[in-house]
Amino acid sequence: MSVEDGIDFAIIELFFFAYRDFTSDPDQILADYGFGRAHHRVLHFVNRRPGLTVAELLDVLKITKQSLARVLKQLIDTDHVVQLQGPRDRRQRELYPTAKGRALALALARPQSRRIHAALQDSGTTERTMVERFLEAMVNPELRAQIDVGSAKMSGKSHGEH
Amino acid sequence: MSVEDGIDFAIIELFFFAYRDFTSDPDQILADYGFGRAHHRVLHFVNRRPGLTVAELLDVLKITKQSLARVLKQLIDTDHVVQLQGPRDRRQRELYPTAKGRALALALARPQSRRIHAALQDSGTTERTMVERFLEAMVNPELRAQIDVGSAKMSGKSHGEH
DNA sequence: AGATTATGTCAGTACTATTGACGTAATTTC
DNA sequence: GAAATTACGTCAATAGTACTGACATAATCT
Repeated sequence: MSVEDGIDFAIIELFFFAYRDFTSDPDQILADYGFGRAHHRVLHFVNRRPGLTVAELLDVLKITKQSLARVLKQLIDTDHVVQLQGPRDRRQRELYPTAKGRALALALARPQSRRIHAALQDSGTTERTMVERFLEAMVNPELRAQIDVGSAKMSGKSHGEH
Repeated sequence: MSVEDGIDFAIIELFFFAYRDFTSDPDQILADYGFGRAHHRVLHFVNRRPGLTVAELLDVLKITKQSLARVLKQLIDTDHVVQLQGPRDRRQRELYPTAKGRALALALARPQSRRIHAALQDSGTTERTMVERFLEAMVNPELRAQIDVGSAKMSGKSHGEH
């Protein structure tokens, strides 16, 4: 069962290797832009949840605003992201991807999606669902609300297309 | 299907959240020792593959020796890891965990294992196998040899107990 | 003997993250 | 309407992890 001392070393190790290789694909592309992983994460979430505010982004990424500042500034300066004043609360800055930003987000996601697809290629819907369920169950319960797994949960949130 | 533009954003995002929370448990413990994630990874592999050489460790972690140096030195100075001159090749340094090192490695692995167990608790052997297969398939094919999934592949390697 | 290998180390740099402090504008509260 | 709070931005200092390049030493191989 590959369990020693009651510890599941096998999956611990697999998770490490899997995530490392999973992130290596976009890393190569990012290097061409002088960007790092932090830029990727910001761009990903801005693209996924267009119109989210700075505070919401900080909450999702679980980093400080000082950490976000540099990265977000670079994405704005390079015309990948734009900030719009919040309509309800003018203190807020709603973040949106530009066409250029969407294109980069897509380019970064493509190899990752290909890798996932390849890993699931011989599997049916069952395995895909199981993997999704497993990954979701690995997330801290309090934070599961942050996740938009599919269109079902999406509708509950207020930041849709805009 | 939560797939837009043919991109599997759902699993991409789940993988990010899952890995973030997965690493957060040991991070808290490591902070008490003044260690970081790099120390965890080194200690993990030294504990898992006692007697591995510096070169093998570098190959598994995919980092440079300069990056390893600081971390490994600290683990040796704090009596978590010992180096023994290689028996066949005296240039090599075989790395072994001390009792203290094994204890820490175990303490770090415990919450991760608990999390995995909880995520799989309602599942049978099938789901566990599927998750393992998925994670393994996410790893670059060339690198799968590095992984000891279970006792089956373990026996093929030369570094067992010592 | 000379080349190669395994490891260690010094120096400089980059990226991502942190804490703490302060400023400004907008909203909320009393 | 004045005061407190909130959302965001920014400056400064620090830490952890990684990189490239260069050089040194000892051991092994050719």
